[in-house]
Amino acid sequence: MATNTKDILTNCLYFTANSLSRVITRMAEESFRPTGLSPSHVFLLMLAIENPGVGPKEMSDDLQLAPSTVTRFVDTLVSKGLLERKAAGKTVGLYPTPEGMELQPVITEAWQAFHHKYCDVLGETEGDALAVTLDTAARKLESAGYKLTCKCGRD
Amino acid sequence: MATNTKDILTNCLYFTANSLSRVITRMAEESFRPTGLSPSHVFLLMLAIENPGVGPKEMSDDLQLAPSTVTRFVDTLVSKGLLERKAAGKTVGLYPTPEGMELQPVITEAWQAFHHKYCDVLGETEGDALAVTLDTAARKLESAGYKLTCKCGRD
DNA sequence: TTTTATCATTTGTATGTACAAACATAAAAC
DNA sequence: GTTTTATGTTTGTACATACAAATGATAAAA
Repeated sequence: MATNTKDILTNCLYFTANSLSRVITRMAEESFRPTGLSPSHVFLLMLAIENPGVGPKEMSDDLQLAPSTVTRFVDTLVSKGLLERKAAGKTVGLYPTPEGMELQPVITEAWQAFHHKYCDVLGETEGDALAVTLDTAARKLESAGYKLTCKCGRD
Repeated sequence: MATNTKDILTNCLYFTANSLSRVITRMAEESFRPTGLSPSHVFLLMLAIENPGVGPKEMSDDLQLAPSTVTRFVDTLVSKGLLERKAAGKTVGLYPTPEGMELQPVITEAWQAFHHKYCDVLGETEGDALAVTLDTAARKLESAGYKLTCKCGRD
C-alpha cells in the first residue's frame, strides 16, 4: 500500500511511538513545571514517598528505566534536598526528606492537571484506553526479550 | 480506582508512551544495526533518497523532529559520506551520495525485519493498528497546541 | 538603494536516557 | 575461612533530542 517513505513512516511503530512520546513529554513537562521537577523525577519521588526505603533496583523495575538512569535521577533529587540515600550494605534505601514530603500536594495537583490536559484533547475514555493499550503493548514486547540491559540473545 | 503510584503509573499516558518508546527503540536499533545507522538517521536518508534536494525544514516537518535535531542528523550522515548539503541561497538541499544510494536495499530489508519483529509479538493486524492509533493521537495532541518549538500560549 | 522584517539553518548548551565497565557486598563453594 | 560467583549500585561515556540564541540570506518596505 504505502508507496513512499512518508506513508511508511506513519505506519512504522518506531516512528509513531516516538512522535507520541515527544508530544506527550512536552505536555507533561509543562504540567509538572509547578513542581520544579521533570515528570520522571516526580514519579521517582512519589514512589519513594509511598514506599520509604525502597531501593534503586525496585525503582528501575517499576519505572522501567535502566538502573544507571535511576542513579542519575536520585542524584538530582538528593542534590535538591528532596530525597535521601541510606546505605544498607549492598543495597541503598531511598527516603523522602521533609521537603520532599511537602511537595506531595503540588505533585498530585499537577498530575491531575496533566491527565485533564490530554483527556481534553483525546477524550477521557479514549485517553485512558490509550494508556492501557500502550502499557499492554510495551509489556508484551518486553516479555518477548526486549528488556532493559538485555543482550537480546539472537544475533 | 488507582490508589497507589504504581497503579497510577500504568494509567499515565506519559509513562506508558515513554515505556513503549523505549522498548520499541531498542527493537528498532537492533533491526537497523546492519545499516550502521540509528533508525532516525535511516528515515532521514530514505527521505533524501526519495526526494533529492529536500530541505531540513521539510525534513523536520515530516519527521516531527526539531530543526536543530535534523541539522545534527545531517551532520552525522554527511560525515559518514552518505549525504551531501548543497546550499541554495536561504535554503539547503540534501542529496544522497552514491554511497548513500547503495544503502537502500539494506535499509529496506532492515525495515521489513523490524516490522516482522514487532508483528511477531503483537500480531500483524494489531501492530499495524497500534501504529495508526499512535499516529492519530500524536497528531491530535500536536494540533491542540503542543507542537515543536511552540511557546504553548497558556500559562 | 538602503533598511527592515522574515524565514531557514546552524551553534551553544542542557537534559534524559542507556550501555559497559568498575565497584562493593553478600552468598556459595571449596 | 578463603576464593569464587552472583547481584546491586555507581561512574564514565555517549547519543538523541530540544530550546534559545546566533547567523545568514532573501524578500518587502521605505
